Amino acid sequence: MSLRDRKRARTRQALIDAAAELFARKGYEATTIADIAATADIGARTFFSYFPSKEDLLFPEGDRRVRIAVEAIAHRSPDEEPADVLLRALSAANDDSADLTGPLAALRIRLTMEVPAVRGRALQLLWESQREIAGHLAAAYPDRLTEVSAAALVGAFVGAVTGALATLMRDPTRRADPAAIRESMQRATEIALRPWASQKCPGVSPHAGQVSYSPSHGGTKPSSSG
Amino acid sequence: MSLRDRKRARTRQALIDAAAELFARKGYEATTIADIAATADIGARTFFSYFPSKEDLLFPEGDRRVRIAVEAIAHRSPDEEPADVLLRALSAANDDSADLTGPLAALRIRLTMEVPAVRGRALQLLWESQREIAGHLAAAYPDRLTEVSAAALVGAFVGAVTGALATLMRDPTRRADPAAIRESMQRATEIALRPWASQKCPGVSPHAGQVSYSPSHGGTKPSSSG
DNA sequence: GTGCAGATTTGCAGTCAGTGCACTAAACTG
DNA sequence: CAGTTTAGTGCACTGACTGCAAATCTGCAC
Repeated sequence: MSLRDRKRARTRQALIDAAAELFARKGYEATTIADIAATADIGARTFFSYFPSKEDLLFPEGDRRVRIAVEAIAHRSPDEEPADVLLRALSAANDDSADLTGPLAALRIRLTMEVPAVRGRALQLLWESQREIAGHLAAAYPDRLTEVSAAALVGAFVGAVTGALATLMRDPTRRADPAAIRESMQRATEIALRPWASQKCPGVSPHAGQVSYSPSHGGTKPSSSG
Repeated sequence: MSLRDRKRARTRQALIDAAAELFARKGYEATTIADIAATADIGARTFFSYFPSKEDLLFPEGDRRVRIAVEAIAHRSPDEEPADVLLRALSAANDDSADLTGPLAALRIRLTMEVPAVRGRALQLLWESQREIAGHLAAAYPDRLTEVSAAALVGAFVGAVTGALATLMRDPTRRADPAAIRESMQRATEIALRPWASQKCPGVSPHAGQVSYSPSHGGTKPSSSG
């Protein structure tokens, strides 16, 4: 790694750290790009040679998980079912905790829930990920999936899991509970893929044998939506 | 309806028409809000008392479909399965063609595919719709669904259908074919909900009895994703 | 019709994200 | 060291969007 590359990586990280600190202290919208650049000690104009927008700063390595999933699809075994491959690919992407650590982790989750602009960017990235994964899955099973049915399959899975997780994250008492998160993902997976998958999701919950989506614990009373 | 309301509705429509014409002629990004306001013959500042942003102009009545779906959930019959209610609700919302007609219809679809800012807004609206519908569905079945499992169910369905439709829309030869659209929706519905639903989607395709998501016609070869 | 209250329209000035351009400075190559 | 490439920066600009305050219009009561 050349000096140039090292410097660049250092500046990039300085921007992320500066932004994390400012977002946490002043809030996302009250923090300007000029603020971030000044804190990281670079010119404001230079910010845009590191990140295309303020939102993208919150999702560095946004394509890392997609790369992992695509790789997992490529390494399928010959007799694996499409849904099983998808399950394995997305589990692998999810187990990669590279973007779940660091000063941005909790901040990203909070801002994604609270700030519309951030949520919009997150949804866009998710959408593009879905598209790419569906394309690779369809290519992997040319005689079993069309592009459309692959997109439906991936959409069902991703939609179920993100819907479940986003709802769970709104519950202050369970949002930080790894067991609750794992169980929700497991249930969402069953809802979306169970009839098609032959193997279980890694980290299976105690309710593995239960097919119904009836609640097994007293969930919080629905408050409709605010 | 008072004079005031009539005037306001007229101005609102004039803005939509002006924007549709300008977007079609000059493109979305090349059209400024000042352009739109000038064409509709109002002050630029006034634009923002009609629409909160340029993107929202493309989605007037964005909550209409949600209202229809929520109403359908409210009018469930006592013995209806949750998935059946969801299916009926979303079919009803989809059959409502109020926002599928007018000068904005085709334009909205094209711009949603082509312009990132528009796609971002569309995804946000979709996300909020999902949330609201899931909340009502969970409230309708307090002892069978938690908020989380309802969100997973809705997410699976919406994710499958939007994934399928978005992919279909990228195929120039089939994007305008109502039969292809209906079939894709039917297949996506089966992938997402089949094990849970007891009744079929209205407007069922000829393949109703077929469970596999294997292609029945030679789909276009996947080109991965650009 | 007169007049008041509330809503609408509008201009103005300002903030902020983001871009194109031209120029300087630094790092790599031989 | 000389030449090439790439990064950093200031400047001027566009365009979305906001707050404010003045002007205008509508609804309604009298």
